[in-house]
Amino acid sequence: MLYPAESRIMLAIDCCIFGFDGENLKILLIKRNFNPEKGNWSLMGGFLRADEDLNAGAQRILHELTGLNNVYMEQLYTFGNIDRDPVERTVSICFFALINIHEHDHELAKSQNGYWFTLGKIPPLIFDHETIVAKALSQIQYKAALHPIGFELLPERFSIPQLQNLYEAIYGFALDRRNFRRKILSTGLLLDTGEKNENSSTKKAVLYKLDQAKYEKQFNAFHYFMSMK
Amino acid sequence: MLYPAESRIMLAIDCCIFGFDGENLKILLIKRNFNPEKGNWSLMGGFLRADEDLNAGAQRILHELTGLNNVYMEQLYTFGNIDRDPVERTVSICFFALINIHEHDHELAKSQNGYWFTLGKIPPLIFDHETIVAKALSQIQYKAALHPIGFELLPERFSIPQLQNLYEAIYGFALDRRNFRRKILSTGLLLDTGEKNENSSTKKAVLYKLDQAKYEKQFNAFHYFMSMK
DNA sequence: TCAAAAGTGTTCAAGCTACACCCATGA
DNA sequence: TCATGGGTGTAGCTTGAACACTTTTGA
Repeated sequence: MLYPAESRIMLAIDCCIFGFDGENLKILLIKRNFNPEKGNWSLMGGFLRADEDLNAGAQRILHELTGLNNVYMEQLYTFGNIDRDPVERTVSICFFALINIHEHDHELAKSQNGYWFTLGKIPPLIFDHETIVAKALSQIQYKAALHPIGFELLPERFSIPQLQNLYEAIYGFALDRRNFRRKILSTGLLLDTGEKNENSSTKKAVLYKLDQAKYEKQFNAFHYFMSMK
Repeated sequence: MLYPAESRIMLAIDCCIFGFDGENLKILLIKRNFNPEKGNWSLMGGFLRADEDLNAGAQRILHELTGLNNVYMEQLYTFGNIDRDPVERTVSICFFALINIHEHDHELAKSQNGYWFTLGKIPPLIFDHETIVAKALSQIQYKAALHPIGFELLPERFSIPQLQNLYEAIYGFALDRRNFRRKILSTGLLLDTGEKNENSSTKKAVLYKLDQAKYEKQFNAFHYFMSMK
């Protein structure tokens, strides 16, 4: 038994891949060397295969461009307006990924025509991809305000000023150093590695790493309206 | 030009429809009188039509069961594991809707075999629908903790104790009356109608209504980690 | 020794928690 | 007049916001 045929629709997966270079929040886009819209910029994407789950498809597409596996990735939203793809109706299940920008396979990305763009300096994109990017950014801003996802964009060992730069890049405004530090340390998620950031040419900042156990346990913890017990 | 055929997949839309009867949070399920899984319980759903946007499809499906239009509804998540539907691979774009349980078309719901179940007393559901319901509930708990969505489940005029009952039903534990009232009133979202709840057989509670302008303006306002300017 | 970034403490205001008594209503 | 649920105020504590000076480092 099968369902009636008329409802079968093209299913795409698109990925908003974010990275942080220490100063700006960036997104990885590709210049298409294939049709449709050859020569124009788009998110990395592809069609869902018949034999793969949604997350597997998203990880595959991310891997094809970055060489990375086991990356932080979340389903963002499904876009499906009837005319969003002029070739044929295509519903796109969109994900966003947070990667350590220094760890991905630069050669691979280059071979796929992948380039990093700073948010706010993004070229025109095909289809509704600008809408998707806007939604992804707003989701990251939302989620990072409540949950410790920022660490996914940093190296394993990082300083508190690095983390603060990241937050400032995500939200686009400056934060108070003393309050930021107190807030972050009060979560208890950071472990002092005893090492210092040797790259600095001024005072070297202490490097921390995530307390993985606490991170996983506390990840979803959080409440606000709720604390009115 | 069209895309290659192999990626066309069945696309369903499923709706978690929530209501509140004054005491319990409830969900509207249907006893299927059609195949597959005839005689078993499921969410209300249907296939996406070639000529409708996703939201339109969701509103159509909601309308078919409740007779309602212009209901609060959000895209929840897209479920697409390859074996989630034994008939044929089907990706389901899921929505949740919050309705005023007293306003829907009871006859229509009945004619579609729709019945309300209290959360926690839900029968076994087909496919992965139990997962979907769990995700929807968790999303409502999450969102209601941060944004004023609870009002969507109440009549236009409602008392603060009614609202408190709703919150207690959503989270499953009791709240302090005085603190709850102060918190809710401090949002400035409520307007005193001057009327009282005539249904009560004890002291009649004052009825409020939403300040629509403020509601729309403040809906997305909210921050937590963020308030560390 | 200077410039640049890291690190540290305190004070004030606002908001949250906990908690007990009186009021209105209908039976 | 009693039982039920609605309505109110305060004190203590926690948390967030604002803010300035000292330390480390390499040029």
